Amino acid sequence: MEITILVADDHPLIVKGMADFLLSNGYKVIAAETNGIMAYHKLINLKPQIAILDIEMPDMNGFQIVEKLNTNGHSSTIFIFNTIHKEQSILQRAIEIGVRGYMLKESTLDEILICLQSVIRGGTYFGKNLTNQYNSDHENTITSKLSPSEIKILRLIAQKKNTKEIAEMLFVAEKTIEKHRSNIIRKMGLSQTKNSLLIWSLQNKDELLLNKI
Amino acid sequence: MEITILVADDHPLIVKGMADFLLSNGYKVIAAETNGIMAYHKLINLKPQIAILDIEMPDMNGFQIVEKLNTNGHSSTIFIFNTIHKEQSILQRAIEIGVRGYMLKESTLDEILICLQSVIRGGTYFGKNLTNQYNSDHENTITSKLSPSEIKILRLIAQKKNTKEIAEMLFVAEKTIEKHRSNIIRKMGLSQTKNSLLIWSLQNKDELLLNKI
DNA sequence: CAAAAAATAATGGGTAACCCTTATTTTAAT
DNA sequence: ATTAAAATAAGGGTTACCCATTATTTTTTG
Repeated sequence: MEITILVADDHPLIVKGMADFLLSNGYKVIAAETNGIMAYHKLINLKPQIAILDIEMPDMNGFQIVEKLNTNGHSSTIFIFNTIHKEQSILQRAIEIGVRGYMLKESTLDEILICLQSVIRGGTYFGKNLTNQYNSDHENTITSKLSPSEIKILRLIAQKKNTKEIAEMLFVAEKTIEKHRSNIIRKMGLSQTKNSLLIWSLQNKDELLLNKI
Repeated sequence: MEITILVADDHPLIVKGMADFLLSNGYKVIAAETNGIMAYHKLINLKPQIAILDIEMPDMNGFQIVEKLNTNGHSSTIFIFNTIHKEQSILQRAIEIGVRGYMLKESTLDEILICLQSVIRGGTYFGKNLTNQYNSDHENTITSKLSPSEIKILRLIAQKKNTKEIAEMLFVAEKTIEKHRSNIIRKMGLSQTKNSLLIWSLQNKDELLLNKI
């Protein structure tokens, strides 16, 4: 029997490219969406065997779609992410919510087929190029070496809040936030220059804000 | 006679999607690359009538390719950019170096055909959704309201240099850089809070660094 | 329950990024 | 050649982000 697949990505060309490619390789593409909410509804109604999703999409992102379907309704769909994100911690979170395949948009067409074959056989596929680009230790430390409060503060810093604003939002003294900032800088091995924490948090913004914790 | 086209994008799926789409619409795709330098060499050797290029690519970006071909060798190829960048000033620079079409990756397949038809007829196509998302005044001011020195300094700020480092690099006093920073903040209407200039320069990094000036 | 870890907070000090104003020199434009 | 604009620089001031140390309270964990 043919394998049914849903494809979703906010770039129409990728949706079409993927759909055509899958069709020419014997898969049955039953839906192709460029919007998160539309993809979500089609997933509920059509129950495809596989869904290949982008992470960033209008209205609803890939994480939200998978989380909602894997917790409430017990979806039987196998989820694969197709994304530009190489960060180890984003892959990590994808694995945690039950995503079975993870491909980079820069990956070759062969890799798409290898990934599909692997998940269909009941396995997983979490592409290469992920631990290469950045060192995996560095990426892991954000979630592993920091305490919950530190991560909460870090996310606010990434949203351009200053110490005073963060203190007001969390109902604690500014000195407390200052201490946390200092601890984060020490734990992460950042330089002692001004704004190193701000710059670093903005660079790791995707990773910090896509991760829940 | 069939129109010859070269397609280049660092995401293989987009290259394939675009090539297939163009072929099925009667165009002749004579090259499809995922690397800037490869695209550049094929453009010289194959001289396609049209080139559809991504901006960000490994080894050589879209701007570099078009500039090199439009200045040195007198290329007869019509250039179209297919990019994620909505910034008015990036479109502006593309127009200045002779790019005849500009599409966003989120644009529909219809738009691709409309763009092609327009440039083939000798016209231009600079898609919608560009002045919508951000207000165009705001985007224009970066290059129009700032002096050459101010822009030079702004680009160094976007590269995380502090006042002292910039002063040393430009062989001027720190006070001079401070004055320029202050002028930039005033001209751009930024807030008087600490680091507003750093944050703003990082947010507009693509625009600042892709533009030469 | 005791020990470890985390969160809270203060005292005190350094530096960089901002503010303002004034002023000279250099460069561009009419 | 004269104005206008830009680049240069300095003095003086505020605040946010950093440092280090110490210490109490709360939470977690064995």
